[in-house]
Amino acid sequence: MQRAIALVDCNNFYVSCERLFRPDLENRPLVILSNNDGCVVSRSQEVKDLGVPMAAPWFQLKDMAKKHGIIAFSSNYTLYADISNRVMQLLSQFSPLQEIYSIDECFLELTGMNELTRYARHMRATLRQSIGIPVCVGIAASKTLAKLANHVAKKQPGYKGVCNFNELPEDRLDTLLNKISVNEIWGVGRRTTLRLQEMQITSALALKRAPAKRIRAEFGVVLERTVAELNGAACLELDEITPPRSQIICSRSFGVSVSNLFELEQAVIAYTSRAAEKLRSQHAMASCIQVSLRTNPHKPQEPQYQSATTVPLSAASDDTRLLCHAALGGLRHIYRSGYAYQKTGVMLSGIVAERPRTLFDDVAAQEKSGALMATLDQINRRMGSGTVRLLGEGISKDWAMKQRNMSRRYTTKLDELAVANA
DNA sequence: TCTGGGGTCCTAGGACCC
DNA sequence: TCTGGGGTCCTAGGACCC
Repeated sequence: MQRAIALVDCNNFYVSCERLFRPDLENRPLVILSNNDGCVVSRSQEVKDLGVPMAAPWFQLKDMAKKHGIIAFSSNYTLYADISNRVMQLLSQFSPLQEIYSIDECFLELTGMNELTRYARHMRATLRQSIGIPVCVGIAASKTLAKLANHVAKKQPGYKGVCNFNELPEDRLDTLLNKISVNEIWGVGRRTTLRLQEMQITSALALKRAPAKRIRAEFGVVLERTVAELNGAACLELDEITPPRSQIICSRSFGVSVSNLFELEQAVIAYTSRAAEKLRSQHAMASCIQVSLRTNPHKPQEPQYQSATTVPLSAASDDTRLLCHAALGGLRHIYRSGYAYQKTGVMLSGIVAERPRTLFDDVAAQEKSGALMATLDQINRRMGSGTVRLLGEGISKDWAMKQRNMSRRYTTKLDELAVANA
């Protein structure tokens, strides 16, 4: 039986989320910016048509934005995460097996089902009607091909948002693959594209036909698998449950550069608190915490410095206070005065499901810590993130991110609900 | 003025062991 | 003169993804 895997991908996801609550922005050029309003991370079709590339720095686009009336929003991840959950929940009803691959896309196992193209159209229409988010669907015999089918569904209006490679005869599929540049393939990035081009492999079809052994020798097992997948052999299985993270990162650029240790300490405490919260949400403990620090590499005229250090904990823990203590020790170790820092971050690693018991455990203290952290998380979940936090984070937070154009959290905050005017 | 944040996987090389 | 062959574990760095 032929394998059938669908890749469902939301169109311009963040832009579509904003438009749900601002229908007046339909058909208008709209971008969503990264943290600190730095780069463009989501573009409406109108903006793509103007030639604005992904990840373009916003400050370079100001003139163009004025000329064409481009509207910019700061990113509102609370809103996007909530809409994403609704989309994924609805899509899960269309297949016994779903892998949520990212905030805006998922794979669905459809092997053995009939009339897949029609089924996918129905799926698309249901999402549009009940949530309002537009999606495209690609169907094929492997994940890599499903990604390409989705690409075709997005780029070629003739397919009306659904492209099923499995129903195309081999020669028509190859004609399509011949027109797709090799860098559009999942797993082929900038560096690999350049090296493939030197070998005259420039299209998806050329890579499909490349000798697997040679690809293996030149590029390694990952790209060899890609070649097999392009030939319709599914090497990558669907992962239904997301495995617990093996590392948890929280790092952010500052709104303004920071030189003094005191403010860096505030940021490190804030990021460690956030990382510890994520850690507890997956019921895990960390045995190491890494702290990193760097100046702004985009300002080469200023003195540059970057460093990182990993601090092992005496025992794995999920206690914000212990993790902060370790992180601050690391920060003081790598901190040098006289630099304008742009970014700091923490990374939790050595993540284990439960702390191994030792002879020296202070069980009472552990239970107390667990109860305190559980209460903290509960309050912050109910009353909003950051309601209760360590004082060391600081109150004024002069270093915090810039988010000038943030939309409201329409779906998760009572006082930010959409208002209907009679 | 102004350039994201959070992940994964693979590989190479060093240290160490028998 | 001559200097093994594997295996494991760890880390750093590269490449890629969204």
